[in-house]
Amino acid sequence: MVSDKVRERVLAVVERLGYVPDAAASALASKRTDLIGLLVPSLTNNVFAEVLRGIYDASEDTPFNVQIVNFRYSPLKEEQLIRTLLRQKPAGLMVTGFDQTAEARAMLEGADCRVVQIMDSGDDPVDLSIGFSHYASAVDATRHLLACGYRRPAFLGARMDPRSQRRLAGFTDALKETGMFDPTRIVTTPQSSSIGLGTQLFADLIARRPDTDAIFCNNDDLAAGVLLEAQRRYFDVPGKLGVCGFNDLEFSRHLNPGLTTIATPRYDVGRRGFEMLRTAIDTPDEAQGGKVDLPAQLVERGSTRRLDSPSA
Amino acid sequence: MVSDKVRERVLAVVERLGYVPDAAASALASKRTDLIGLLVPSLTNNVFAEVLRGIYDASEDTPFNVQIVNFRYSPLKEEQLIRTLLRQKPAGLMVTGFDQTAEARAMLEGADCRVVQIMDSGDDPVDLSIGFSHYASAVDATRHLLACGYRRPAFLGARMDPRSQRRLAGFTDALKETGMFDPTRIVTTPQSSSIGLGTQLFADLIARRPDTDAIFCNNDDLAAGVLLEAQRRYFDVPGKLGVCGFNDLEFSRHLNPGLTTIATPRYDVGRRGFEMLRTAIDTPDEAQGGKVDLPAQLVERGSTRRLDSPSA
DNA sequence: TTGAAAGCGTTACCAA
DNA sequence: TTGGTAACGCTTTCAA
Repeated sequence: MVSDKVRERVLAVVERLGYVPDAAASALASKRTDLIGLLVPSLTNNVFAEVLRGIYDASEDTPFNVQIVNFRYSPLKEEQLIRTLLRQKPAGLMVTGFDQTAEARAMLEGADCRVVQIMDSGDDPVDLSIGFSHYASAVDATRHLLACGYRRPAFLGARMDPRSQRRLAGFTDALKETGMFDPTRIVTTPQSSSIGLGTQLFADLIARRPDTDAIFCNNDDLAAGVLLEAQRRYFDVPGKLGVCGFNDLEFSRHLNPGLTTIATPRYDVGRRGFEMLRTAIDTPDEAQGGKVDLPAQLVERGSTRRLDSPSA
Repeated sequence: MVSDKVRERVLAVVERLGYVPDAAASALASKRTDLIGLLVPSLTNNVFAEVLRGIYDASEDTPFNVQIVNFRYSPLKEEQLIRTLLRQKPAGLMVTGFDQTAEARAMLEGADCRVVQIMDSGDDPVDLSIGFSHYASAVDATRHLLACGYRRPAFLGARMDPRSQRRLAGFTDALKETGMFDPTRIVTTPQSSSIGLGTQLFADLIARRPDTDAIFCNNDDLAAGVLLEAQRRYFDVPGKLGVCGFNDLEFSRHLNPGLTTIATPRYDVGRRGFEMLRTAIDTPDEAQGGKVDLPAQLVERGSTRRLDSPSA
């Protein structure tokens, strides 16, 4: 709304003085920011890399800036980080899962910005949500092992955050249905997941229950450890041991044999999660939330196979 | 500086009203923020996960908040993000490498906050720097292949950002020294690194130069692809083909055979980089920068071996 | 220890 | 179109 000559003159001075507008002053005066806060439990974890990719792709040409904060699977840290983010009056918040502390949940509900919960499926979102069912996916994976003819499946889990717990519940329930549940084949640890941990847990399990004929792993890292250690021990996979992972990370298809796993829609969660949030921010009138459930697909690869005669 | 009774009364009201201090107003009034901006080229890349772990460990009990932004290997995006970060008047900035655009470099030099450049070693840091030499590490890796007796080594590289270019230069120079340089054994692509890409590039290379007897890969992802594909093709690794990676990611030690690679000090870069920055912020009087070069170690595993009789 | 008041650098609004 | 002037919600300083 200024004449060209004035604009030119101003721009010249801006250049000469190296002027940069002050974000704090701008935020204070306008009562708005371009900040989208993103809370993730881990960045070491390959799982979130894809989610981030989706978010970046979606946010590329928007006026928003995504600020990632990592609460390292600590609910208290998460609570504290939500508080810090809220001080900045973000335009929106993306949080991982449904398992915040009561205090954190209250802050999210009271926040005067839109909130989207990602990576899980829950009954009662704070506002928006997009994710997939860890429980149902684990049921699918377990039923697949049974359909292949494996009869003594085990569960390997690390860290056991709430989503991992739901996967274990899915495994357990699917087995109980058929009367094949054996709690002594469940191995979990609070340590954080890694390939190395997978090899260890596998060694422990096999030493203790050598007749185990299938393993559902909490995630692909663990499963890769199992597969690689099985290879070193000349185990016949999938003939004598079926292995199924969770997530479908990039390496999973390249292992020998390829890893059967649950392909979780991480990219879409990130991309569509951001888009939902953006839409909600842009149309504040329609204040109602929205809950999106994405499918997670079982991908059958060489680490499981229909056995001709069940090993039972 | 208030009496207990007043403090109590205030805190009660704070609680009742759900008061949260406004970060923008605070920043504006105090002319300070608790923000440390961290610019990384990728988060998909496992490489930065360790750096982040180091930074988080170092920042845990400090008043600072680390804000990660991802410029996706785009120097222009990096420049733009530096500008956005600077608007926020950060307490400090951590940037990846030495290869910013001239404009970006100028902004960093003009910034009225401390800056640390991480992950590389360069002559002329903006302020602080901590990293390791990609060139020297690649020379080490290449010499190791030669010392093993491999005589026709190839280079596989993806994305080829500036640090990858320096690795290629190290490879090239180490070979030229011994008169063994063969440019037709260099395969690079602008695509981003992945295990799948490693298998592809390996297939291309072997089809074109079947007598190749060693491969130095730009990073462990590519190397893992080579190893896994070599396994499928029943290549004798390390007997007929030596493979060396770069970075020493977690999976590398667990592959069969284990991957010989350069262990880069990523955790330390993150941890010490943050500490250097913090120290510099706290003692503004000593305005001089500091340059730290960390060693990167060759880790010999099963994918290379001293050959009894060189294959030449 | 408390209270009052003057900025901080923008945005938003109104009058010219 | 332009210029002027209140906010915005803190921190800082100074006086009481």
